Amino acid sequence: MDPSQLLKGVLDLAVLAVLREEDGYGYDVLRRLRKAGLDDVGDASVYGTLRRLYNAGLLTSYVVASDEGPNRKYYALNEPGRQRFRESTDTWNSFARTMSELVGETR
Amino acid sequence: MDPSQLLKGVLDLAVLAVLREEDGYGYDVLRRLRKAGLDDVGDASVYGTLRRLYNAGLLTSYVVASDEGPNRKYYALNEPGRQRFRESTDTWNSFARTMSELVGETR
DNA sequence: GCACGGTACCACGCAATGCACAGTAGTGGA
DNA sequence: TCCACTACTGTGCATTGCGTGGTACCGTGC
Repeated sequence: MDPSQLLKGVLDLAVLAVLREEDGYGYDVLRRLRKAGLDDVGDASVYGTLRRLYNAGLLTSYVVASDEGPNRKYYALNEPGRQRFRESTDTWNSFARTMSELVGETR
Repeated sequence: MDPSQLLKGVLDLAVLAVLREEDGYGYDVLRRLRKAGLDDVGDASVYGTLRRLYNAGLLTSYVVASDEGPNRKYYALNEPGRQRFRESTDTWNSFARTMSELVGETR
């Protein structure tokens, strides 16, 4: 099974999850996701997802200068974003439970 | 979150899971998946997935006449299919655990 | 000074896949 | 006769993750 397909529709949730605790910029979100275990996430996927969530009105954004490189575009969850996070988490948990039962959970 | 996107790459596993226990034909697999909790699976998705798995050499197929309607095309797991099921299950479990930790498991 | 690697972001186009929709066809009941 | 249910197929679309390449800034080592 190609792990990249598993991310479909879940990367949104993953990004919201890491932003939920602390604002972050693209490159940072990428690192945090990989550290969390999503080793194969592509950078373009993360930037794309951030833009998508921003355009959907779930994130706010502000630019901060850095002395270690180019400017950083920070993203932060707003209220709709937090709500979406809660909803998506519920959807995910329910879906994951269904799938685990289907394949026969052996935990 | 659109639940349909969650199925991406997982429908294969779900179909393998229901066929693992008993051979089935498309319409039947569809009903079994919906009964298992995947309420929104489209019929075309299931037929398409069955064809894809068959073309990938993971399923065998045979036709059986029915007295309640048209002929039924049964599918069955073969050895590669069973192996794929085991691999995909591992991938899924690992992925699901990672995601659950990310969103903060509240079980 | 300059090449190089790490940081940071973006645009373009592709590929996979679930789905809607339409079509074909058999069976049986109102 | 019409309709609902069963059963399968084909076409085309939308979403979305990713590969690739490009821009640009910074510090280090030569």
